Amino acid sequence: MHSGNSESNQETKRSFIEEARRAQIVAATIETLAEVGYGKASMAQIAKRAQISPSLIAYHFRDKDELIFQTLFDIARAWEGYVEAQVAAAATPGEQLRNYIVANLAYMGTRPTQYAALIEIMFNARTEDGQLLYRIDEEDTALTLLKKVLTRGQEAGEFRQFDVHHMALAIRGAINEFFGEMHKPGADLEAYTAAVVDLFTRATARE
Amino acid sequence: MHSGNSESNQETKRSFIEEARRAQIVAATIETLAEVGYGKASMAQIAKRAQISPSLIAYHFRDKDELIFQTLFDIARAWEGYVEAQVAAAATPGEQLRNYIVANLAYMGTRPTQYAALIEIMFNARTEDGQLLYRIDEEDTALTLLKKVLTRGQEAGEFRQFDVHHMALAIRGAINEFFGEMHKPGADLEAYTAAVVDLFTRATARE
Amino acid sequence: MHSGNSESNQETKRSFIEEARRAQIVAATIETLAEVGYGKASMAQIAKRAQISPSLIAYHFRDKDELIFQTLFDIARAWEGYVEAQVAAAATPGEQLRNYIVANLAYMGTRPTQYAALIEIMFNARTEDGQLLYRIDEEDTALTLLKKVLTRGQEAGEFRQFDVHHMALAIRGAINEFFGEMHKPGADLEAYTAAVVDLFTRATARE
Amino acid sequence: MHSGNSESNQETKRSFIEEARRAQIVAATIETLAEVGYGKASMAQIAKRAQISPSLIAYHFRDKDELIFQTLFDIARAWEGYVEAQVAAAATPGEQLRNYIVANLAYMGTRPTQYAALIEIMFNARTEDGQLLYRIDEEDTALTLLKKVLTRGQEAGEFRQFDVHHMALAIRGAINEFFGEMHKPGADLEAYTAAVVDLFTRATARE
DNA sequence: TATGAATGAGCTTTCATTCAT
DNA sequence: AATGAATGAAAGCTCATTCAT
Repeated sequence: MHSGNSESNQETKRSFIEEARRAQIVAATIETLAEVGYGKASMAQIAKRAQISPSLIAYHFRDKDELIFQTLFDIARAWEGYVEAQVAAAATPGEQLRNYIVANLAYMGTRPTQYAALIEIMFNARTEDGQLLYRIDEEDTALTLLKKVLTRGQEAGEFRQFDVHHMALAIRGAINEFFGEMHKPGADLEAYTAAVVDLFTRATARE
Repeated sequence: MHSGNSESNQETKRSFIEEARRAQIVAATIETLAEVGYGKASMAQIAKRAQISPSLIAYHFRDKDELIFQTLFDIARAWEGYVEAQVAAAATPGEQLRNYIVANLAYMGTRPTQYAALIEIMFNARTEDGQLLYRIDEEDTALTLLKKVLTRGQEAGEFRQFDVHHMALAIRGAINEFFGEMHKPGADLEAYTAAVVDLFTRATARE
Repeated sequence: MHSGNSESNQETKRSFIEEARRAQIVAATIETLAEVGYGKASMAQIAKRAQISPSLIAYHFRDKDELIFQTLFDIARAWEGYVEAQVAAAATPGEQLRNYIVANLAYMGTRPTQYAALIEIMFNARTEDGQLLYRIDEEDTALTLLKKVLTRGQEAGEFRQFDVHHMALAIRGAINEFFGEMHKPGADLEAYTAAVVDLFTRATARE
Repeated sequence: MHSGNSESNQETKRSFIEEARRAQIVAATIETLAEVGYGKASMAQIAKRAQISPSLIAYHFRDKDELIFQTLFDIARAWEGYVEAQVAAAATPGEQLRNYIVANLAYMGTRPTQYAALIEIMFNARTEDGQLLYRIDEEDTALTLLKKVLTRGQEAGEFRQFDVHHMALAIRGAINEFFGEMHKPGADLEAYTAAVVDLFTRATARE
């Protein structure tokens, strides 16, 4: 993976048609990743789903790394936008925590394809030095947001004292774990959401 | 992936030297998976790490699928063996839950290479019909064990009433989430372990 | 071997340049088969003779089976076209039989490379279930044509009564047998042609 | 293929057990060739059918070429022995010709596996300089025998004058052609034998 | 802007053969 | 006499990428 951010590094403004093509290709990439997995998501497969020639991808993206990175970036932005809006709609930290969990799981249930593509990239794409993305020492926006909610709750005296970073990780883990479960017969997203909300409400409650 | 279990399907007894080679190759596979990831873990890469010829792998394993499956099998068996022993050493459900969490995170900290290889296989290997392993509708031994502990705790009146399956998933998620974190500077396994134990002790406590 | 007919199965029209390349590759395949035999006629060998990269063959043909089938198809079509024209040029069944034999042997003498390639494919290529091509229960065009000539000769009273299928097989056998002979020093195509024509003229003559 | 004759070139007498093993391996080779064809008749496949280790073949035969040559030699010798005996049993050249045809086709019908193996070797095995076996300028015993019969028939005034070599080739071609036919449903070996005998009786008859 | 043509690197797998036991 | 262990070469095939049009 190249390290640059495709938004900040771009040298020239992109035309409307160029942006449209890029978006189309990113959409096809998401679809392909979810369908066949990272290992078999070849340029040819992506191009087939976008109904374009493989070399058109090469024309719009420097290389496969840039395409993958752009895809990751687009998915993450949309995701975070949704979650942030839901959290912002709540008044108290307790309600914000609830909304955070609900929003994440709802989004997972609504956009399983995007989530699957995200997983594929996170667990496979590597930086040039072989470093996996999920191991990079940079906190994603969504975790930062969650930590803010927890800190605010503690400051407001609504939550007990606990290590905010660790609690945030545990919440995220509980949310993410449901992705594998979701595809199994009998899985119940709403019940799981309720269970997780209840669980962390108890775990964060003032004693 | 072939569906067979390498233990039950084997047609002939394997010689001592054969078993030693297989173990060596599996070890090299784990190392390779952790180092370069599933996509680049080619026979050639594995052979290089084992310091043997690539065709010797073909000699000892029918195909790459068998090698990957054997690797998964070996990792899972060792893992489960350790966790089960730790849980069995505890008396009450509460202590068993604590030991389960502690054992899992301790093992993760002690054998990060094995854990990384496990992740690589789980998130990339697919059955012949393209199904991902972690989505297969079969519960792994470790989750089953955790659910037993939780159920016993409820029956003993030590835990409150909650959906056992969902609570188990959340616990597993909280544990697994630490794997990415672990590699970042400043990560504190013991503190996270304590936090998770505390968290789920509160979440499962009788009201 | 795939079962499909490369003419009828093609999904898209092929460009001029594509057709030219395919023809070039088929020509190189014929050359290679004649020179080194089916077993050693690898993609690399064929590519070397076509002076292109081996992967260009993969670009123009789905797999080796398609290439071999196309080669067989092209050879057979050219062959049959020539023989049919020569037979059609004769008036009586007797002359048609003579022309059939003459045309076949003349073609063999003129295009020994194509004939050799045909032999290599017929005696080596197999369908997916392992069936050899020359054992498949389908009569080739050339044998059907010969049987028509013989039947017409009997109906016209020019030939005696005999089993048409068996007589046709014997004629074909006599023709084909010369291929091995042809390469030996002292072989005389014209004399053999005359001998075979004479032989079967006598064998089919009204008593 | 090495050029030497394994009988004349042998450096040491072979023990009884050695001969038995060689015969067993040759038998397995015939079976394998008939079943899977020359291209897939690997040492491993042959060894599997002989129920021995592949390296035992290497122990008894210098290399694959020697094995193939020995197999060809054994098949040819058995074949020729049978045909010669049948021809010797006839009194007149006419009866000898009939017996030659009958014996060949009968043997083909009785030992289709041996015949298939013979075909596989003849059309695939090559000398070191790439020369195909059936193109080598050496007449096989069976053709020589046939030519003797024909010559004797002409000398005895029983056959008309014709080119003996060419007539012999035509007869052989007619016989060999039936091998492909034989495997098709409805094939009638006896009827074909009668047809060929009749055909060449007429073709060789004094005018 | 878009594509088809072309390539080299790398993949898994098969194979004849060698060697120590 | 017989075998299992091991290897290098070569096979067919996939892929990201480049280039001329």
